[in-house]
Amino acid sequence: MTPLRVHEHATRLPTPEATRLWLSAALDTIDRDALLGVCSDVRMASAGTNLVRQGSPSEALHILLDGWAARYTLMTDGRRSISALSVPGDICDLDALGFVQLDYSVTMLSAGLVVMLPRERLDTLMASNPTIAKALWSCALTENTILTAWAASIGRRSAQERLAHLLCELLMRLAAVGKADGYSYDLPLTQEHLADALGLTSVHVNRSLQALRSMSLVTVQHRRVAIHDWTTLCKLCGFDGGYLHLETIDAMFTRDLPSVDPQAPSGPPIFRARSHVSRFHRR
Amino acid sequence: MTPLRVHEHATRLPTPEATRLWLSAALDTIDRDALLGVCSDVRMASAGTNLVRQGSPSEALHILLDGWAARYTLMTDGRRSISALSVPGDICDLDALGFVQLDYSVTMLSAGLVVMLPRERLDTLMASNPTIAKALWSCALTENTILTAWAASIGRRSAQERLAHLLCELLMRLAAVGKADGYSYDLPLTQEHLADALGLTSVHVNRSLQALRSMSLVTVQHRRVAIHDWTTLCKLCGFDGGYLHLETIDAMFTRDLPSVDPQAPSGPPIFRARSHVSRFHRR
DNA sequence: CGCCAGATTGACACGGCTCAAGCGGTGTGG
DNA sequence: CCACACCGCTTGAGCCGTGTCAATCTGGCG
Repeated sequence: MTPLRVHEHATRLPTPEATRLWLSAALDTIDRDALLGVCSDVRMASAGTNLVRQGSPSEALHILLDGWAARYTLMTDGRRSISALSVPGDICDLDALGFVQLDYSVTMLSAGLVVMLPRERLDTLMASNPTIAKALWSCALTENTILTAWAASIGRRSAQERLAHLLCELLMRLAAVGKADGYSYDLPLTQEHLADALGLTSVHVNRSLQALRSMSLVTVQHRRVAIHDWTTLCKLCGFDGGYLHLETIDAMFTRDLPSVDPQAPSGPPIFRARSHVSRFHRR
Repeated sequence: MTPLRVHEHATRLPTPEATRLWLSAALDTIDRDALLGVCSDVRMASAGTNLVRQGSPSEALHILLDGWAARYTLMTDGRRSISALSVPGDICDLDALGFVQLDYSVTMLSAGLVVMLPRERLDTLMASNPTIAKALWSCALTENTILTAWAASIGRRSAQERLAHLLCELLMRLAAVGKADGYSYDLPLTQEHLADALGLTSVHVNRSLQALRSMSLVTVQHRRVAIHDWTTLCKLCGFDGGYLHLETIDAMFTRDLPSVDPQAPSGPPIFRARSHVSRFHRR
């Protein structure tokens, strides 16, 4: 990683418009400055750099200002599971706020810009600045929520549905930080990365991608995603972006991107029925 | 749910020994009293009661003092995914701290005791009491960590491994709150519940359970789990309880329960090799 | 031009799902 | 106290989605 002086990149630091970190929604200029005040460092990191290493102590949180990162766990026999993808504005390793040793690694998927916030300083800032504390809470809870959706997807959806769901989620998150280009965006993941994120093999990711393409729903090629039929894609996988808690920009989306309302589904679900669908809870 | 006066159950409220909520590790008597001070209610809930309903507004957090609860999401076509199991001491719906509407429901799996903490009051308490704020942070982060492991399990482990892993996790969590009986514990889940938690069908859960039993590793019968060979069970599924962050009682476990050290695996892993094991990240 | 990582394809195996029947407890009403 | 009903557990047979293995293709880069 190339260390840089903070001020050299001051102009590239997050602003509500350019890089909307989950945090920023609630932060005004004063709070934002306070947050920047505790940054120890801004670094340019190239693809493949490890920001955090599973099991090694870590003294600071990393916030992505630009580029992509992946949080992953290696199991003892070498299987890999990617538990989160970070896009600009995301905190890569929130757990570092409470734990010195993390049980995952974080690696850059593309070149990017990273700020580091030393745990200690952030801690004291949170104690004195309730707005920032709240913003961080909202990050933590949203992460939880995303993780929950992630697990549900892996556990209960078919390969195609999982892929579609991930592509939908990423579009919304990227649009929220101004990194989407209409219904298209850059996705610097190999099919193997996608496989590890979705609990599939890369071979099957490839085939599922082709299936989605043959339905004229999405094209994923040359590290770029183009969604051709958002509505159908959302229906196919039962996507509803509510869990992302992008309230502040929801208005924008309900205008631009047709959202699927889970409470009042329009027409019959197009999922194939499965017998292991659990009965609802009585009472 | 039967509403009760708080004081009627004062003696049954959490103490470090009896019911160790994730919180309690760090809390002294004063902080604990402060926390109890903001409780609005203690209720006896019977199995099947919904504490929280997906999509409905919720004004208070629920902490389980006794019994079991499950957090689950229903997908539009009726598939169900259980994203967390709560045991005594756990907060069932942490998200309620930040969001008014949750994207999951919480249901009691057994009869139990539940305390309710109104969001507002807890909010102000956290602002004034940093110890409690920290304790809640540690809850939130640990949840994240558990969710991550959950997803990795579903995505990358076989049915047997998943089951084994869950049973191991539950033993450690229950032991931490004094609800385990050596290597045995009560587990008020049907096989269908287990299936929804593990991303399987109940039929396959049944068969996997039999497989584990035939290896003399665990018996799960009549809502009771008995682990016969902890060491082998841990090795079978690559379980390492570090992610549960039960530091304070780890000492106890390293004495009683042989823990599997992931850094220095003893002997070759007994997993069947799989070709989709991802290459480690270079650099 | 040659190399290499990643994408693609094909043939095949298998884990886990589906469907369906039967079993055993337990609670309830006659 | 029995009969019935219901729920959850068990078992079997067959199928299909996804993994496995391995070869080939492609595009970017030195």
